[in-house]
Amino acid sequence: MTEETSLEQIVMPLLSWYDGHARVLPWRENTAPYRVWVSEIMLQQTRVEAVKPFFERFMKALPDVSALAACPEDELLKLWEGLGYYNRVRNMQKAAQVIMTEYSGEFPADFEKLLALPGIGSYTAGAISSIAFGIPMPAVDGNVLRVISRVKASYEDVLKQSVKNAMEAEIRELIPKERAGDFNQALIEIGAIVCVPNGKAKCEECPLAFCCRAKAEGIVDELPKKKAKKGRRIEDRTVLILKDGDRVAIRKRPAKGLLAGLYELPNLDGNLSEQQVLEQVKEWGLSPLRILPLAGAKHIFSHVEWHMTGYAVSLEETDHMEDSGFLFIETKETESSYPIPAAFAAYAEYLDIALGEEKYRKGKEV
DNA sequence: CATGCGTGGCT
DNA sequence: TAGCCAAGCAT
Repeated sequence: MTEETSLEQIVMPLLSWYDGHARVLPWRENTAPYRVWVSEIMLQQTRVEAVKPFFERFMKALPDVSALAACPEDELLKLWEGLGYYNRVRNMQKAAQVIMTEYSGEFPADFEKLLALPGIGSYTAGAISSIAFGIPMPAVDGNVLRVISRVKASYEDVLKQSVKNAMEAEIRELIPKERAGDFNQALIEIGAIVCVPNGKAKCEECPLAFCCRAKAEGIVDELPKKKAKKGRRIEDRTVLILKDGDRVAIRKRPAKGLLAGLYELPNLDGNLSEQQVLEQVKEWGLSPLRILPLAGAKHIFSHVEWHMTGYAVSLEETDHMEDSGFLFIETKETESSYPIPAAFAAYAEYLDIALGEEKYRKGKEV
């Protein structure tokens, strides 16, 4: 049986390294709880470079908890459009409303109270607690799991909750009372820029190399161990650009499930033929004039893959088009004001397609 | 504990 | 190209 690595020895080297290597990031300008919170939610499962522009724009539009709590849903989702995992921002607004009503608009400086807010789990509660309030609680994310697994040469599956719980308990005992936030961020930072995955760890510049068992044993690239994910299911869909002059049909998605509350182009289950599409359009009470098949497209979500086929259909203008259940919106307004997920990007390209005008001669008469 | 929930960059 | 993955949380 091999000995347990004492993690005590990583604390001082880690802090010293962080003092000289912490990246300059927009959300590190100051550690106001609201800023820490917004950045931590955005960073969940999302790359730092992707977050930067979203963070700046979000803070400008909604500078405090009060503004977030009161923001109309469509505006809120528009600010998040392109970041993905949209429940993050919906939960964030719910939490903002709780903070307004239960805590007079001030973040509670209390790990358990933070943990109880919608969208805040143990990692985020630890991050806000330590970074914004100096509370010595751990913030164990994927970076930390990787770094510590390597230092300890542990082959335990880091995706298991039990393994994460054990690591949180272990790290909790290490946190220096005076620098809780810096310690947590240093551990994350090491994982983000030195102890990186995919066979590219920069051990030669790592302040923990002196005590890293994975490095000593030459197994850095084997860790952390993660159980293989399940494959994605494939769904065939048919996406439609339904055009009435300069307006295009969109609709709001249901409040729960995939892309909840966002707007979408009309779309149907299966890869349908022109005839099937025309029948469906008529069933919606609309009158198709011309139809044009569009290039196929694929969109990959985390757990499902859409294999799409598309058609542009021009419609005769009638006075009961809204009976179809769709909104008919000017294409310019569609792009500026309605949150439409990236899944539809390949077909949103065709929003301004002209089918009805003679000069284009596009599409088949129906 | 397993699964649902986005997106875009990199290999 | 297809797969992997990046500062998780809710159910």
